[in-house]
Amino acid sequence: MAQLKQLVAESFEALIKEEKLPSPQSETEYTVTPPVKEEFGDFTTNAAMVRAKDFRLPPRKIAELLAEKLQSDPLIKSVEVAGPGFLNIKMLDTYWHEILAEIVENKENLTALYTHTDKPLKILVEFVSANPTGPMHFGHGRGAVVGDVIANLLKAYGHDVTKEYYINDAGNQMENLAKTTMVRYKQAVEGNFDNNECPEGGYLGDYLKEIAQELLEEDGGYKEHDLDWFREKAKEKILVIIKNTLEEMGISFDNWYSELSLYEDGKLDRALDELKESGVLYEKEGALWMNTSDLGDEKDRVVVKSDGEKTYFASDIVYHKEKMERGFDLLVNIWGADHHGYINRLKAALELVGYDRECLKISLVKLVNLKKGGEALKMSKRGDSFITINDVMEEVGKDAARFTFLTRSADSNLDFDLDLAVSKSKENPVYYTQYAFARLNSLFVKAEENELTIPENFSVKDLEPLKEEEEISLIKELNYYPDVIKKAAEKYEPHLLTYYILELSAKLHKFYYNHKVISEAKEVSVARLLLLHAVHAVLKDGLNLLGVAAPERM
RNA sequence: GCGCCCGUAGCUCAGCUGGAUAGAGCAAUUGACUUCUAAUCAAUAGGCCAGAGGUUCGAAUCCUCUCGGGCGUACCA
Repeated sequence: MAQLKQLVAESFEALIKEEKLPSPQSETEYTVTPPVKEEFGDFTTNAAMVRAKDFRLPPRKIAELLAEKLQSDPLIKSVEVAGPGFLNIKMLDTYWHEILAEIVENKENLTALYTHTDKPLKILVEFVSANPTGPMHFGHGRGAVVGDVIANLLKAYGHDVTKEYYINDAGNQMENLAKTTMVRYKQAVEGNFDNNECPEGGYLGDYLKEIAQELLEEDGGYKEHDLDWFREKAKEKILVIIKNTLEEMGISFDNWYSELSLYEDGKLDRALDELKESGVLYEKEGALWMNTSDLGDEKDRVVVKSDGEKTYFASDIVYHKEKMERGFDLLVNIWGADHHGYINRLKAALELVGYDRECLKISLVKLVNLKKGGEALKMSKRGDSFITINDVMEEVGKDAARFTFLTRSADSNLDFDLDLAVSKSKENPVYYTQYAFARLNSLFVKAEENELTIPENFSVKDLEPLKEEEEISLIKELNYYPDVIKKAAEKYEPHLLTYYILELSAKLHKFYYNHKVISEAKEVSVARLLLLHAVHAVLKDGLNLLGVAAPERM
């Protein structure tokens, strides 16, 4: 596309030089893109319309001049003026063969096609960071998958990416967790779990009962323990549960960062003291505040409460400062949309501790309403029953669950009906794509049985037999891949890749239905195999980035 | 009250840095397997893009207002 744009630009210059066009009054930007409908051609440009004012000429007049000029390019088959002044450009098959050849050459390492290396950044992607007070609920699952794929995309695009989970293991909630665990531990002796004995704000889910029982067994009978012991034990065991869940979802982290560790080595106090000295923090009514309201926040925020207790915000300031000190150029946080009110204060804080607020990119993921047969299900850890992500994974499977999250833009609300997801599982789009992949594998095996393989050294000439509509259409689709990765990575929108993968799968299925590979003349078979190997490679690469399995058979 | 996000086919959603007749999947109707995997393909039907103004050659897309839904607005975490 860049190449085409260059060509259009040159045509403009030539026309001006030949005095067929007057000198432009201005330079309006135009686009060269694939057209909305394939029958319009291979590329379309709005140049003539957009630049009508530049030349003070009617769009169609400019379009006709441009068309004539472009016609003479050796790779262009035809140029048509359409509608209000669009130029529809059709390329010769050779153009597409050359593009395919490049993809086939790189099929073992597609990253070469889309990795940009001019300015790789050191990026920290922090996501999930669910409190260690209970198993992850389904809403966390969406953020987890989206964060994971954003990290994959950024890495694929060429950045140096670290994935981190921030463990909120300090503060009041952990106190409640410890107290509840202690009660449950005592109750486990009798096996009678009365919720009324639990503290207010306690965690009533079954998981703590199970954990209490485990602790009792490990102790070999009831023993006295203090609250600290329960806090540590509960956290430890819940983190194991969380890690297992993440593993089941195919998610791993490079780093687990404990909030408590900020407290333990005095980092937090030291940092706060420094900020106080430098005048970033101020005292008022016995509390310590940060002046965030000058920097886009609605009001100033309390960092240390009048009772001396530090707020969650305090550790967040220091945590993010510390992230920057570790040498990252960009911090990407994936948050649930319910935290959006927190964005401005954290960006302000980052600025106040001396960094550019643009170093922090916060990507919001809307919460999920889990339903069963149209009825909403509870997802609060404090309630006595809630659906964990494991429950859902068991029912719908990892690939389907991931794919479901990834076929929606993160900022739209998502109703996830369990009954629907399960009943439709055979028709889930994920199988559509996986089936396309499996079909290719199976075909390659069959081809080999017929002694048909792709040549070690091939040339563009080997691709010449490719001229069917479905073949060229597949090549065009393959050609978009690097752009899709770029766009998805730059916009932090994984669903763009998902939709692309589905589109490519559709084109593959269509080709597969309409054309044979093995029974054709040898040159045709080989050319098609080369094409299909490219499709295979892109599907595999894309599914891999999405963290969805690419099965050899189905 | 104020702030942010969302409102597109019966359902679930794409499309939003303005472009041609608004797309896909599911559900509905119909057709295609003695053929490299029918978990597929093809066709039909389905829409005042929540509503009203505005900007322009051109608006689902940008601006303003209204109405619906979600979320946020703590010396909570």
